[in-house]
Amino acid sequence: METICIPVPLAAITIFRKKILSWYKLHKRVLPWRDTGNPYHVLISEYMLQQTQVARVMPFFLRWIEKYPDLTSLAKSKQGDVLALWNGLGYNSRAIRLRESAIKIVNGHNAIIPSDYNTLKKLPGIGDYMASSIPAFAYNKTLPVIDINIRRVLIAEFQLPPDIPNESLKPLALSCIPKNKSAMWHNALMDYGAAMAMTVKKSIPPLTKQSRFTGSFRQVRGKIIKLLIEKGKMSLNGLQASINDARLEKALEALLDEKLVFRKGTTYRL
DNA sequence: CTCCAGGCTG
DNA sequence: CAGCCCGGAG
Repeated sequence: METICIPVPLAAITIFRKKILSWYKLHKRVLPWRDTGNPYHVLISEYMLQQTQVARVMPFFLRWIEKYPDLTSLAKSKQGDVLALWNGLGYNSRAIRLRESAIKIVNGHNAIIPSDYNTLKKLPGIGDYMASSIPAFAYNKTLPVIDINIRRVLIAEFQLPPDIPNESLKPLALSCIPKNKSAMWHNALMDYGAAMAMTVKKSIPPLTKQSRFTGSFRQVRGKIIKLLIEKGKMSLNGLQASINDARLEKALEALLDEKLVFRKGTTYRL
């Protein structure tokens, strides 16, 4: 794995740490999944926070831990109930994958959320970011966590090219982590990054671009899920009457393929 | 229009 | 690699 070597003087890192930590002392966000010492809370929040702002996640998270207070209760849940509770957050596949992960962790890991990158990476819906963030936030493990916030903070602080790959950022990110303070440090970086001026954010765009939502295929999918939650189950005719869109049947087919929706005789349900 | 504690599939 | 997955706020 080839990575660009970034020469950064130790003194610069010391200054950087002080800047971030003193800022954090004044502007720390109080979030319900922080400092609870509960890895399950971290797991739930990280799934919910994928491409979704903190403010939007908050009420969903609180509702979630009320209904599914621990991993075991989630592992015993019905998929339809999980989708209904998730509805409104977006990217419904995350809910399916979260539930699948809960089942796998209960059955294969004694209901203990794994603390190492490689084990986590194998779970559905957990990629490079989450395989790092869970060890860091839930177990205070020292490893680089790079989301869009931290990425921008590092690029801005050390004057790096805006399109630098995350892999090239990792050695620097690792060397910045204060000893035994991984969880706090990454929380601080994220709060700092989230608070950065929009002009700075726009000057360091994400590595990938989102496709439009309005008029998109997935907008139709979202409507189908919402209707099935409301009505319990619906026929194709019923769906067509409620959703006047030429792409309805194809959207339904895709949802069936992904097992977000099931066909029961002549009706569809979650 | 763009943003967001990303990840999966082809 | 590109394209796709949801949805509300700025």
